[in-house]
Amino acid sequence: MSNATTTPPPSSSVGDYVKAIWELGGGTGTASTKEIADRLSVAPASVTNMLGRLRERGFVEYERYRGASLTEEGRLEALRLVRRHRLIETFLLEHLGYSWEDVHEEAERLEHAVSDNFTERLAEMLEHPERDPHGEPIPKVDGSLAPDDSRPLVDTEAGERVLISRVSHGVGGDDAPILVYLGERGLVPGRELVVGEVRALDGVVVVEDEDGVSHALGPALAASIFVRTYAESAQE
Amino acid sequence: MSNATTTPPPSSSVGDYVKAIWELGGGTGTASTKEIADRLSVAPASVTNMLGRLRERGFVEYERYRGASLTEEGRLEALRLVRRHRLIETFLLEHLGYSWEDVHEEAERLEHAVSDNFTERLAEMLEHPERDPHGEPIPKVDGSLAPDDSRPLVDTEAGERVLISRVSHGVGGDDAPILVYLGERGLVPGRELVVGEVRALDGVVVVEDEDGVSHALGPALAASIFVRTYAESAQE
DNA sequence: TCGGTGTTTTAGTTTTGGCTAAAATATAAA
DNA sequence: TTTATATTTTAGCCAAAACTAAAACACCGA
Repeated sequence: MSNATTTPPPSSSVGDYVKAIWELGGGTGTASTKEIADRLSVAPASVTNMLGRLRERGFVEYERYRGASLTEEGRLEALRLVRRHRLIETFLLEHLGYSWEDVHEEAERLEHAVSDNFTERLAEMLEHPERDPHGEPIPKVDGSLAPDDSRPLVDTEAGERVLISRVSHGVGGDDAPILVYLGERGLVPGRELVVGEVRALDGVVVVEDEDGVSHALGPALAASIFVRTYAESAQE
Repeated sequence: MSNATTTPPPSSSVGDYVKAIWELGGGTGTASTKEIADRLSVAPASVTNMLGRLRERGFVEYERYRGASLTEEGRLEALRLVRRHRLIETFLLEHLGYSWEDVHEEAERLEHAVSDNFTERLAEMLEHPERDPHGEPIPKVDGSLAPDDSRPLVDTEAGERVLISRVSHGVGGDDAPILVYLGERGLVPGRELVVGEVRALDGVVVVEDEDGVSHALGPALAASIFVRTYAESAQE
């Protein structure tokens, strides 16, 4: 009806797999059976099975023992889901008052239920955001995705002035606590930081925020924060 | 997690059946296999099958050839779905600019995907509406439902001053065109009417709206409009 | 090159919720 | 009361997507 494609709507499972493969880098490279199985909390045998199906449907290129990569069609399908997911997350956080730790799970279910029509109306209501609250770029309708110009905090040097670009929510894994911790301290996308010290020894990074507050971040935290060099650039 | 019940969430099919039975009057009376099959566009044999399952789960009382009725648990499950459905419809119409004809289908899919948490946050955002845009009462969290004090337009008499209470969207059937027609003419819940003529002969009802415009409504239209006697009552 | 370890596939089941065709039952009409 | 029609159930089947257990394969280190 309001579906962009004419073909029957892929089942939610298909979408989960395609998205997982994309997130694992299968858009450009290749994703292994085990990686996919782990990501989806599913037995490896189930993945093998599904990859066969996805190949039939033209979503992946796949030869046994060889790993899977997305076809152009699969890539677009994945990006369609990612667009939905990120728009829904934005809505949940900004309009329904969801907390960071609840948002992902809810969006994961909703992204399979909403129509393209819903998605685009939502985008309009949100005034076509370019990034979600995590700072992740939101794919456009045509499947284009803003290039990622960020690097992990550990790759910065003392004295650098940077902007938090995104906070990874290491999908699949349950690192909601990290998001909560960072959120409570205002270490969220858009925040400006000055790097104080990057200690190779124990992976601790010390930063100072806009309010002059200093934060010592251990390896796990520092790896979750992605920044880009500060410039009067387009953050929209 | 945020589910009110501790039991595993019923699959979307279970919900569809329970809701269908409720809408067919199985909350108080009984719903037949065929009625349910027609409503859900499913083969009668499938219904028989599912009714067995629903009985196991404690949602319905059912004996073969005898029709099905909801248990208290089933009734609450149905009302939970109905609450979701009507809140979602309200959101789609008021906030996403959906049209009357699109709203039902989208809500039908979404109501199975959203959590109780989502539902209640949405209710809050909508300021806890008591009725949806069709004028249907929205069940409260505890499963209570405002009594229906309305009657079909055909049961009125000439000269009566009435308020449109709700516009039935005869579920399952595709009478979206009726909703569109009425919507375009402002014949929506909350509108005040004066009954001009109720012609038993051909089922036509003539009414005059607040702007003095007269409408001649055939049987199908007149049966879709439910009204209540006008009084300075609580329409919230 | 040969093992061994870990990954992947195959084979065979399970569950859920559909389907059709045929048999059984109920209901209404004669 | 008997018969015709409509409804409901039974029986057997299918597809999707998951599972386990066992076999096949890949790759790394010696």
